Amino acid sequence: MSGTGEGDRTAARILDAAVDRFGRDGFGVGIRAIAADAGVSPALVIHYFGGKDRLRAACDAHVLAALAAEKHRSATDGTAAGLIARLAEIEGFAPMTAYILRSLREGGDLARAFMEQLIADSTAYLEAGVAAGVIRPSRDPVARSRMLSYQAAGSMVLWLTLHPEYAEPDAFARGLNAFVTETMVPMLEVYAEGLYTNPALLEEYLSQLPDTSSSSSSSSEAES
Amino acid sequence: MSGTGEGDRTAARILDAAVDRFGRDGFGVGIRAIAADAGVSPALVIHYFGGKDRLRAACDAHVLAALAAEKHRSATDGTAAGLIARLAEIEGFAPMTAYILRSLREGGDLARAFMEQLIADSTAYLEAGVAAGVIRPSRDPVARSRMLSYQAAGSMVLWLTLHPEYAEPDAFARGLNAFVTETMVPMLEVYAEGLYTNPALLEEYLSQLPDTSSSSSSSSEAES
DNA sequence: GTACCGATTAAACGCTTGTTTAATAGCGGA
DNA sequence: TCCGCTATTAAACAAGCGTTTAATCGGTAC
Repeated sequence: MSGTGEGDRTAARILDAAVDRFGRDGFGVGIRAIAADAGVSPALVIHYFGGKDRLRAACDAHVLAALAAEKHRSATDGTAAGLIARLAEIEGFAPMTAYILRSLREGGDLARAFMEQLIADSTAYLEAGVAAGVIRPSRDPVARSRMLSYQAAGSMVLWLTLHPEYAEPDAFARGLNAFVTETMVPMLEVYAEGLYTNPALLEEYLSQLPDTSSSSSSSSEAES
Repeated sequence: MSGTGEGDRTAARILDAAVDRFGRDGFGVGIRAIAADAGVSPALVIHYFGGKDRLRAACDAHVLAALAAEKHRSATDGTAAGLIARLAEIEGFAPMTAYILRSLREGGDLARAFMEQLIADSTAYLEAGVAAGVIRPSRDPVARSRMLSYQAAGSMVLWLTLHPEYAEPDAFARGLNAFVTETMVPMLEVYAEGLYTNPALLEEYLSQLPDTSSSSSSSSEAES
């Protein structure tokens, strides 16, 4: 019968090595390096996964599945840095976290899927905050959570890109901690008190737009 | 005498081709592609610049010099998207803009220099806004402008990474326009009205920090 | 005239890349 | 015992990489 043979464990080891290497060195890394990490020959990598492109696709699927499984374990707090930091602290999740961050830098399907999920979580989190009375309601809640998600994830990725001393997956926890320490106070300040003294600036901008009634979430839905 | 010979114009053509190719395809692109774009042989590229690494360093210096020259022409508005969008619209600056964005994605010295400059501009701009009474004062103005610069640049870079249909330098203007259109309203909303209903959240966080008096800008100055 | 010099290139070198080919070893079933 | 299947690999392949070597032009100075 098709019982789990010896090769399945080897394939899993190759997949783990691929996620780790891709996350550390980017998707330009060679198959030979991945094979060496997994303790197998380069040919075996291709034998199991069919090629480099399909190996990356398998990594995408693997990380995405692990992400979905982790999501069931505990509710997210809706922020990108919070989610990433929590993932990085989970035993054995650091390589996957690095893989996600690498995908956000180089682009690809996993990055888009991750952002969509982050935006969805953030939307639900903010909505709950609005219902609880701690978050201000928005004229366009989805657009706001999109913007906040892009800002949170983008600033974190950019900060880590410019601070390569935190590149190793072991240093992620420290790097994210440093990033949060550096940005938390001004972020809370802006979110708690605003940035402009005159709220009328927003109204002015809105009044000069062509139409403000039916363009609620058209821009975010028209891009898929 | 050492008048500008024929080779200087050729070297400039190679440099322009390198900036364009690096910006379009990333720093992994081959020297042969750059040489073909410039209409010369690969060996001539190395003859003039000494190797791929030094060619990229020359590109960095070239873009940085052009950026400094452009800075003298008109004052910036202090925002990342505003600066990039204005650069992209200048005749012939689109390839350099792409080069900057590519550097922000892959890291390197130019990316760090660009962010430092952006933060400096943003700090001055916000300070002027505070003096004029339209921007709220901050407990740590530099940290706030750092955070806002990272959020603005990071969200833009991430958005463009996930929307590869705007990858060509010709499409930059449209892409940045789409990004601004998508994020401007919720951004103004948060900046004008805040995100939290209760400003005391910030005070609570500040009071639980070890010390809030002398840690003003230590984190941002300790990283150079 | 000829010796030199910068511009330029074709060709090759050594290396790495992703992938293929062919082979070896081990094991379960007929 | 032989067949077939899976796991696995060494070796080769073709292509691409950055770079080097050696050569060819076209001036310009002496």
